[in-house]
Amino acid sequence: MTEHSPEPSSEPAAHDFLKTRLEKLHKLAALGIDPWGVPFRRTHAPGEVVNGFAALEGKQVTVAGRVVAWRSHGKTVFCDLQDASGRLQLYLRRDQLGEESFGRLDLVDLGDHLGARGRVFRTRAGEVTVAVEDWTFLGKALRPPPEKWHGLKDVESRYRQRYLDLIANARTREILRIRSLTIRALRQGLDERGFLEMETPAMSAVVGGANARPFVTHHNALDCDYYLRISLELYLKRLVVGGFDRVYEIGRVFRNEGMSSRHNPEYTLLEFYQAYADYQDMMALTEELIPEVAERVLGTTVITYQGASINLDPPWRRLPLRQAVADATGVDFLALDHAGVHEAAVRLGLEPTPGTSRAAIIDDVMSRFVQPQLVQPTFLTDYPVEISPLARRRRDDPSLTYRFEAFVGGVEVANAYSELNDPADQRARFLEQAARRDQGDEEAHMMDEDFLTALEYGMPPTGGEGIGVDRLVMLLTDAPSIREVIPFPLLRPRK
RNA sequence: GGGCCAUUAGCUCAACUGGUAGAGCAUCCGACUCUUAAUCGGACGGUUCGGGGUUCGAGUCCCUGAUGGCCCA
Repeated sequence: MTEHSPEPSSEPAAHDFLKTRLEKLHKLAALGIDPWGVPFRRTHAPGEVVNGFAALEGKQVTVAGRVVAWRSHGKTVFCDLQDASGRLQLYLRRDQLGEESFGRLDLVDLGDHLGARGRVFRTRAGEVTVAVEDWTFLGKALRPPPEKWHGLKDVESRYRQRYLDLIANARTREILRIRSLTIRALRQGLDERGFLEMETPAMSAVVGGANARPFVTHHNALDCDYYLRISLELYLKRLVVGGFDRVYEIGRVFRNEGMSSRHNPEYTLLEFYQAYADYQDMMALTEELIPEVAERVLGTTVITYQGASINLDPPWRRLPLRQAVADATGVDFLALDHAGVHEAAVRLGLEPTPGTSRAAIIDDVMSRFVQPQLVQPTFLTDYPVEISPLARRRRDDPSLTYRFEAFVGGVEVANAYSELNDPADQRARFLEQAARRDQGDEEAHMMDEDFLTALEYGMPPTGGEGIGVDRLVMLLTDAPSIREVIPFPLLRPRK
């Protein structure tokens, strides 16, 4: 057993703390005690004992957890066990445990996992506590946990060694818990509305559905390059063509682009598609679903994000993109031609690179001057067709589309449209994108012949939407950075 | 990709204009039968992120590299 024990692998010449902990490990072996634990059945998690005290007082419980605090008083010891459910105090007395069992406590270190059986009571100070009658090792810690009071603050360590962050910081535990509940609530909301969850390829020879550079990988047996998906859209719409009239997927997408407090190269996207619906229906669904999720996860539809109080209740504000940009800048960009747009953007202090399209510049202006002001939930509608190659054209103005983006707390959380189901128009849009690719725009869409073929078999009018799950979690947890809500955000490898 | 900032003991942080690297927690030894950031006494612990330079002398100044954070593109 012990010869399989992890030796101080990465560390130079075992630190003192490592050495003394290894010595304790060897002492345990000499006593015939397995420091890695025996089959153990707990009756309660630490938090359950604390929360269920009224019913448990005076009763026997068997608990387990990590030792996170140790207060020794000679012939008694108080120690705190912690797991994700909470923290529970143990009270260990020599006269209760006996000489031998109490003596073995010398071999316990902060960070160890212990199991204990005893009676639940409340101390004079009011702390719910288990008076231990018997205890056992469940897993030795060879390294010390982070500092008990200040915790682990170093941002890099928190991300690289998230397990330490989780041990030390309750806030991190709470954020990741809310992330899980959020995904569950989204799934629940869509399931209840008759959507079917589907799984589409994460690797394929052609990717699309977004303006982004994909990651490339290689399949050896087929000797063929594949891309990692950048969205879920084109496959989900194929499923709609196939007759599934309400589908969704919650999945990881990968975008080979810059990183920021709002962008991680891999992130979680929810997309859903509803046949015989349009973007208006998607708006209605969004302003219903998001508050519903908040209610399920947080118990309220009023949240605080970065100091601002935000009411998620419907109806959300609706505003054409054109008007929003004009209000914010005093310039009616949509009335200008390419040169005029460029000139106006420059006057506002932007520096559009020469190849940038008219609509892309306007989108830029929007991100810079409009988006930060969209704190209360807002739908910006009617996006230009050039930056919406998969959206249906407006009948009253073919240069615009039936599309919206939803913003909350200045963060873009959703993007939706009435889906383009005219294969000829779709082909024209792809060709236009292909021309941009030829001009060196690596983020332009790829021609997807099979998707066009699918449309040629007939897709019903469909409303579709994507929601950035990580950004939604940011809002619900008041997290300033996407890295806070991703368990293991991408970092440069440590050499 | 550019600018700014950070990197000191296991963790959290100090160290004035360049002059002997410190504290708290953790660890180890000792005391203590209701403590809870337990307390009290003692001890151990450093490649000051790496490399180069200036200087009698560098954690501190200069150059360079690494990693991270924030802002910008």
